[in-house]
Amino acid sequence: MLSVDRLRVLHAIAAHGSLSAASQALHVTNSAVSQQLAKLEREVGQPLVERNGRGVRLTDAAELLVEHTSRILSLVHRAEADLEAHRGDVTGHLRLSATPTAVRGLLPAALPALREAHPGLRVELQEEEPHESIPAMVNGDADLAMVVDWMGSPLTLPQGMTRASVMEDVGDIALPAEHPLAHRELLELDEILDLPWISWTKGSICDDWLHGIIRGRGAEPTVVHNVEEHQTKLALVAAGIGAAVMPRLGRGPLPEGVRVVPVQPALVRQVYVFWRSEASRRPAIRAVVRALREAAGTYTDGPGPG
Amino acid sequence: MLSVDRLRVLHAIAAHGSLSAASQALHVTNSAVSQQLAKLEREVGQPLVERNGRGVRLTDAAELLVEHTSRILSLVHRAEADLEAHRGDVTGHLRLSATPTAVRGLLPAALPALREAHPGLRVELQEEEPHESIPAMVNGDADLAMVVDWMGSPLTLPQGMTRASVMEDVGDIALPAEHPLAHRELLELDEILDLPWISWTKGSICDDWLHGIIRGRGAEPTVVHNVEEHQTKLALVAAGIGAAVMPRLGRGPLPEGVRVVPVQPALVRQVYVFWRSEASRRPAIRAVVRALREAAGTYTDGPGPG
DNA sequence: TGAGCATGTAAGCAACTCTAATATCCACCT
DNA sequence: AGGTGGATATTAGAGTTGCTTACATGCTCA
Repeated sequence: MLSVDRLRVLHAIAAHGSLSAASQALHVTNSAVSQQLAKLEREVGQPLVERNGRGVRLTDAAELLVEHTSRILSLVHRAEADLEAHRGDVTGHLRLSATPTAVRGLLPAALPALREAHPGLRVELQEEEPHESIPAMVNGDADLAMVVDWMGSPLTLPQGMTRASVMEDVGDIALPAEHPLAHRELLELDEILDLPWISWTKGSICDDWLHGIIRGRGAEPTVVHNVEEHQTKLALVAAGIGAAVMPRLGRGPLPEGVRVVPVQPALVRQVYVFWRSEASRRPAIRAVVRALREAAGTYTDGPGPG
Repeated sequence: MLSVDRLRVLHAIAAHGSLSAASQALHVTNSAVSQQLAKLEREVGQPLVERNGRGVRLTDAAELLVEHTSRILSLVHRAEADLEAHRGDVTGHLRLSATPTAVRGLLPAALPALREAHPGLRVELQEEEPHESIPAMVNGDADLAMVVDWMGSPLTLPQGMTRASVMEDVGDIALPAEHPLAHRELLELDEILDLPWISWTKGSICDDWLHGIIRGRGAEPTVVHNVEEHQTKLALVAAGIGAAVMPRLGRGPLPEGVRVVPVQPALVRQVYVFWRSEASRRPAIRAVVRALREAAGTYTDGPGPG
């Protein structure tokens, strides 16, 4: 009988494209992967990889096996989830990969509530950008990911993932207090296209999105700075250097000299979580999703833009 | 991640009803099974068996796991079969469980042909009655079984098996040469209901079937002897002690003083093979089935009742 | 209450799988 | 051409796992 452990190694090689990438994903040395692969080849009596330049290429037989292995591993995960669901109580260890603003905005409320309700559950948090969360989920390095989707630039999730919405977040415009628009109740998007912008890190999806919004209105954005931290952005705005988009979620107190004003049409982003579909019945997943939604509820029930 | 090897142990316990039966089926000591089970229980964090008198009873959680494990193991077998099919050549090791008359009638032709056509294939033959073949197939101790079904008393195969017909065999009536009916060309079934019968071993499906046929005509069979070997039956017939049903398949030469006469309606039995459905694509299975059918073809093309 | 059968435990041994170090291979660059 | 970096392959040895043997425990039936 084929060893499922060895099949898992082959599966990782296929998923990551090379022995060394697979060995990293499996947290073993390349030697271990190479040996397991060689043993599997001996067992099935046919070659599974061909050396191809500096790397390897899977043979047809290997592709066949990988396809079956996906189904097998999926069933094993399903069995684990069903078992946990049968047990019913929320315990164990769940690895959460979450985007920074969502961490700041929701987890200070959600984590203590979870700790209170389910003392047996250990949530391990990894703060990551969405483009890091997705491979982490694929590789099995995380069990649940919380990401944001700016309107108009949706993330595409890999197959076999299930998503659930947590909340809608809205971005307002942060302006220097002395700016003529800073004391308006509501701005029109077309009014602010020509402002000098302080954007997110270059190449981040948030930066791309800002460009997309403004170009969609037929203008070219003037980005004067690209920074990562919200507090840095606010400091630059306070210094009168430019305007910035400020999500309400996880915003924190505003420094002197900065005002935020809503804009119309609203700059909406979706905060949502996703997990491997096989894990849908895990009570731990359900509990964390519920806690995040509750935290989102108390958040949006609270003060509006300030 | 759950270990599939351990799940297999649990599956065997469920299939055989006790740790010790499982250990026999898996060809390990009961200690090994006990240890693997204990480890699995630790891994899943819930009890899987409850001591119940001298044996054990599976918990709900265990039943759940066993259900998933069946699917998982089935997929693994499927993967192996597909892999062999992809390779295409007929090699390896196939365990055939076959009913004695079929062995005698078909395998002397089929095995040399297989050996000729596929030198890489090793067929391991186990001569068994159908009621032994079925559990052997379920336990995975055999890969292919050849059995017979007397008309009117069909075997019921376990789920997940695929069957293929090999041939129809016909039973004639063996009579002492001096018997008044012995020189007829054809007998009517109703003419022979009252003969003294030499039947198969008491309780065998063949014996049951003989009773069924005669009772179905409203008579009560007179069984004067129950024997296992065909040659013994023929010797008793030659001694004038009674009549016997003699299948044509694997009949061999008749002793002096015995004549066989066909009967109408014919006493038909189906010879067929079955295998686990996951193995349907195994070239080895296909090759053996083909060889058996060819052997059956040359057989029925040959001399009729003699 | 003891015989018989079944599960559970402990110690030792064999097999397996990993790591570390090293060798080999190949594309790409100069 | 020759060197370099990125990748796979090979070896020996260490650590872990899982099996067996032997014995202990628990339960039912007579």
